[in-house]
Amino acid sequence: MRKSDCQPLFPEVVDAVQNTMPRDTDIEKVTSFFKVLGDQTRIRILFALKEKEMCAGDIAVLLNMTKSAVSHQLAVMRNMHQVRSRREGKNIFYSLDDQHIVDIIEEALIHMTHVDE
Amino acid sequence: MRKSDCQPLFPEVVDAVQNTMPRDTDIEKVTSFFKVLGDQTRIRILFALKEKEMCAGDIAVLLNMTKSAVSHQLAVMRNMHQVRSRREGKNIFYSLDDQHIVDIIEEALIHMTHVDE
DNA sequence: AGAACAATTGAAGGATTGTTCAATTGAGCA
DNA sequence: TGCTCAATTGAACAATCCTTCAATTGTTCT
Repeated sequence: MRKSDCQPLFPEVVDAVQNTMPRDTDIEKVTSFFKVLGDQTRIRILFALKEKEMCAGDIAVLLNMTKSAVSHQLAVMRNMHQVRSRREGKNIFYSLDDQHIVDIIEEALIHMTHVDE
Repeated sequence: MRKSDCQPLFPEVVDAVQNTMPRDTDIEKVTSFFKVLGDQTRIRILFALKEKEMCAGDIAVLLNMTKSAVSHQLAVMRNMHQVRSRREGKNIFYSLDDQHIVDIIEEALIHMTHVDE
């Protein structure tokens, strides 16, 4: 079946909604933002950094993972500006890049525990 | 290299953070919630339903996708209680299950456009 | 009952993703 | 310089995910 050669049932609805849709670039931004949050390892890291700045090795100990796996995910989050890094000698300390992230996660937590099911 | 036989650099930090970490079940809930939001098709659907309730076929027209693809994603979002459905004759109308979702997405949008880069 | 239509469902295929392993970078110190 | 340690990086593999295709369900109408 082709994508959508069929007629809409409510063309006026489709039209009205069409005009309110955000720009593609904004959709992409939001999507990739949430994609980063959709992973247990990364969410755990954010919960940790919400409390204290930490270096990669200690995060690995905390989560019982390899330094490599943690480092890969930290890179992903740094690209998304969710996390920032600061070198101090041999150690690199990570912290939240923006407190706003925590608010979003907290809201989601509230939402989920509220739905409960 | 094994998971984490190496000593933490700051055991007191690891310990302190350890005690603040949410329960595994909560982590899973939040993660799977965000995972659903981390897809362009699903985000587009949410933006659409934020405006008006729509039936699956019209969503397909709006997004220029097959009904099947849209239906699969709607099922995912229904399982996550982000979307609810209501049958009326041959049509099934979808709407947001919880206005809260929109708040979270809007916050993310603000965050992203603020970061900008 | 049978045709037409909206929508769902399951299986399959290709693309994306997260972890592992090995090698490398960068900093401190003997 | 050479050694050690923290951390990053790239390649590879397994697992997960999204769309497509074909078949099916559920409803209305004749």
